[in-house]
Amino acid sequence: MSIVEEKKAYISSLIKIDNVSNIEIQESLIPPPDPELGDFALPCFKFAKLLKTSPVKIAENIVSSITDDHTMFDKIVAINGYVNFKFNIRASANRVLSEIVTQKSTYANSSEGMGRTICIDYSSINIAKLMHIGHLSTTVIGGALYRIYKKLGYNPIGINHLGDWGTQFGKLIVAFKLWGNIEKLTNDGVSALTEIYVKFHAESETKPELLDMARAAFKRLEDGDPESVQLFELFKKITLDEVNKVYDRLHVHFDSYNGEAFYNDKMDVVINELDSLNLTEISDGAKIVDLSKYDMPPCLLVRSDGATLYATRDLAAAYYRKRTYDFYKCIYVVAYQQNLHFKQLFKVLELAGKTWAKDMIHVPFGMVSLEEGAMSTRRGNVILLMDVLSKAVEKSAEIMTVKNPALKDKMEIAEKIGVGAITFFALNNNRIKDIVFSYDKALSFDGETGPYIQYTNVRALSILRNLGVSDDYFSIPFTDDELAGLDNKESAILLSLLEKMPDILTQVIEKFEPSILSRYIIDVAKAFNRFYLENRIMNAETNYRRARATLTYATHIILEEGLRLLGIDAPTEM
RNA sequence: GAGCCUGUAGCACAGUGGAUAGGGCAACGGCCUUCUAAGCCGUAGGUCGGGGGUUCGAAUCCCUCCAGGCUCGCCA
Repeated sequence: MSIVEEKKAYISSLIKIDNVSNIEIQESLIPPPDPELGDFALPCFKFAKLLKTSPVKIAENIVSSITDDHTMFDKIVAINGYVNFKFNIRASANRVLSEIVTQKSTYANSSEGMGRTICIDYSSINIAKLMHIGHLSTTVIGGALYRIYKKLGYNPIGINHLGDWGTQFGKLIVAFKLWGNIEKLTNDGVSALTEIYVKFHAESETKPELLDMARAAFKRLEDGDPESVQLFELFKKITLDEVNKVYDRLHVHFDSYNGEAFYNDKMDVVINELDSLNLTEISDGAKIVDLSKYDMPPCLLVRSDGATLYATRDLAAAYYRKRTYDFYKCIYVVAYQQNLHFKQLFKVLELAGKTWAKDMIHVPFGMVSLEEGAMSTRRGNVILLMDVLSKAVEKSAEIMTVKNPALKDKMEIAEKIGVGAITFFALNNNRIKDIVFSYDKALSFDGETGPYIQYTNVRALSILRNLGVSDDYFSIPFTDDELAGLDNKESAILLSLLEKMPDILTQVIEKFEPSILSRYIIDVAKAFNRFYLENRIMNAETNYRRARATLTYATHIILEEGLRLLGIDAPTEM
């Protein structure tokens, strides 16, 4: 049980309302609009009808009925039908600070996920294409969920479901044989592939026979022709080498790169099973699962020309993942354009009698477009992820030259700040919102941004460095005399935020929404900056110094761990 | 046409039943001889898309209309 949950349970244990359960009271507790009012409030309006008493009177009765000795509370007061509970900061400070300072980065760890495997399908890039800003959301959302699941004791499996199948690879093979060469491919990587791919499309406008050649080439690849397979493997290796550089910079990790090609020989068994369950039928020459009963268009499994489709491979992948990992949940971090696809997919699994269909979850996110419209590789208006990262790093290096010219290892720090700014930019809003990408917004380092959090952490670290104390300096409990150093509004707000970390992580997992964490660490950073401005720490009165330094240390731990979970490095200087 | 999503300050967003709707950017005015000013404080800015309903109480729930986005059988 987290500290916040314990506090709620304690409050509810003090209150007795006829015909109202303790659980109901706990769930009714809300944060008051102003922290000065208290930590928790109980609105009494909903009990009025039941008790045939006015809310104001009920609140007053609750307050007078509480026989607590008030060691835990500063005050319990009834105001306008609310009962406000304000915990004594001296009582909770020792508790929170000691948990954080002793557990350090393992604070808010949990074992709730023990023995539970979570498959997370994210990023899922196409072979022979470079990553652009459209890939940013899925990659960093998936990465954040992966780390948070791990922190909560789950066993996450990161899956990059590669787009490595389809006639486009026939086109690439033909194009490469006509215009490509190994040296250029080795030197230029994926952009050399893009170049010949674009050329193929241009040429095929006037020479339609190229398309027949591409189909034939893809057929040879399917049939396992050694030369074709070798070329394809080369394209794949070049693509992965290049995207892995981006993944390293973003700190995302995959346990499996099994993509479409991997499931090529695993679809027949699925189709046969659906056939034998009488779920399939032939419609216009294609094999479908009719879903009209569920107000959905049919799920297409086999095209009229015998080729399989996206849904077929996803079904095979779902079967394979359940068999291989026996997942507790299988999560797809895929753009909302595919809402219907996943709804159909999960329904087909349910119809096939898979009880685990309910554990399949689509986590959709919004589109990225440019100010001039939708991105299109063919029209050439794409913004490559590598370029965005490079520009961000460049800008943070420039800022450092002005603000902190004496800094050593400038480029190393600039990498952490620049990439962190981009990651935070992608994680800070509710994932369902569309994003119109602009360099101006992505490269903003002021206000609620990644660099702001990093900067706040650097401030805290700087104080701790200047103090020059060892770990046992932060030993707890503090005496009342020392805790008086935290007897101010800024400390109280900061402390109450720090104890919320475990509950925040639970919310992120419940809603598959990393922005809850990013907004939380913004709040922590903001609260620390106020505390820092209003209260001397190093030069505090001697009896105040240790408690304030410990609060600073605890804040640093939360900020650094919060950033790590989001996939953002925390530099020690900037 | 149908289904889903979005609509909150000039801009981009938090807030999904509770007290006076909040932070950021931009604007304006302050704060560096003391712990890193990528910071802090203040001012200004709101018919929470419109209308109706439910409720002691609605940005939040229901209905309806409007605007934008996505999707709707052989792409993924």
